[in-house]
Amino acid sequence: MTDILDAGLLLSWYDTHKRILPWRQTRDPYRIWLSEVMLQQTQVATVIPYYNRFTDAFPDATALADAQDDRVLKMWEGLGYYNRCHNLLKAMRKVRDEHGGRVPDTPEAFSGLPGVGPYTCAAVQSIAFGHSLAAVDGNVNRVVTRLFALDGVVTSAGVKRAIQDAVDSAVSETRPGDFNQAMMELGATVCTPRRPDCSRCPLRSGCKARALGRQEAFPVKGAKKAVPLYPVALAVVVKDGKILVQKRPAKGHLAGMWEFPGGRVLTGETHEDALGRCLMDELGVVPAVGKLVGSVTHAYSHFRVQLYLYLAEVGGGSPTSKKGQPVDWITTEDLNRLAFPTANRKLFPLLVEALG
DNA sequence: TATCCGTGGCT
DNA sequence: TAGCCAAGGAT
Repeated sequence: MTDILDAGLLLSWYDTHKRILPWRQTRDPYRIWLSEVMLQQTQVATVIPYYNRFTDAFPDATALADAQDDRVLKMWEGLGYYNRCHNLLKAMRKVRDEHGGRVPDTPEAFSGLPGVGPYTCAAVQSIAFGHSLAAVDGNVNRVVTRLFALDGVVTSAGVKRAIQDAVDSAVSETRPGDFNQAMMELGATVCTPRRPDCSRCPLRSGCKARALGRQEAFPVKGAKKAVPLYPVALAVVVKDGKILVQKRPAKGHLAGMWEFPGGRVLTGETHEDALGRCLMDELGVVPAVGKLVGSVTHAYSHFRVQLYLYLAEVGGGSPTSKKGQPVDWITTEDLNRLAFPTANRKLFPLLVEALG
C-alpha cells in the first residue's frame, strides 16, 4: 500500500544522502530546466562540465535565446542527442518572445514548449515552482517496478499506468521537487540496475522484489533488436591547403553538425563507387579518390558504422551544395571551431597525420 | 506502440 | 569484450 512507497522515509533519506550537484545549488527555473534537458538519457558526470559551460556562457533564458545556433551547437558537441539542443534553443526563443523572458510557471504553459515532454514538465515544474507533479524517468521505473514487483514489460501500457499511479499517490504535496529528485537519487545511487545495495535503501522493508530475492529481475525489458553495421566512405577533399566540409540538414540524424562529404557504401559498391555517387549527389563533382587515410568504428543507438576516410581531389568545377546544405573550405585549425559528430572527430588525428 | 535519436562509462 | 544503461522527446 502507501507504506511501500513512503514519501516521509524517502525524503528523510534524501536529506541526508543527496549528492551536491551544480543544479541543486540554485532555484533558477532556467538552470533547472537546462539541467533536466542535458540529463535526458545522459549520466550526471557527463553533464556537469557541459552545464557549467552553458551557465557561464548563457546565464539566463534570454542570453541563450539570443545566441547563434552554431555557437550553441558547438557547446553541445559531444553530448549527443542534438535535437535536444535545437529544441532547447527554440524553446528559449519562445520564452523570450512570448513569455517576457521568464520560464512559464504552470504545467499548462510549460508543457507546450519544444523538447518538454511529460518527464521534463513534471521535473521542472515541481523543482522550480513547487507544483505537485510526479516525474517518471528510468530511475523511477526501476525503483517502482521493484518496490511492487511489477511483472510485464516496463514499456507496456499497463505497467506504465501502474508506475504513474504509484508515484501520483505518493508524491509529496509540500516537497514535490525533493520527492522527485529523491526517487531518482535512490535509483541512481542505491537501487541501481545491477547489484542494488538494498542494505542502504530507506524503502527496503516494503520492497516486494527484495522479499522475493529478485531485485535484478525488474524492470522487465522487451526483446532487443540486433544493430546493423554500415560501411561508410568519406572524403578529405584537399585544395590549396584547405579541406572541404559540409553541414548536415537541420532535421534528422546529427542535425546541423558539420562532416566530411561521403555516405553509405551500398551493397555491391566499392568505396570509390560510393564516394563518386555521394559527392555527385551532394556537391556535383567527380572526385579523384586517393589513398585511405584510416578507418574507425562508431556505435549509434540503432546502428553502427565503420568509417573509411580517403584523400581525394576534385578536378574541374567547384563543389556546390545540391541539397541546400552549407559547404565550406577550412584549415585543420578550423576543425576545432565547428561542431563535428564524435565519429568524425575520431578521424581528426589520422587526418592531421596524413596531411602532415 | 515502435522507432529514431549520441555518447561514454561500466561490467 | 560486447552489451547494457543513463534525470526522454518526437514522430
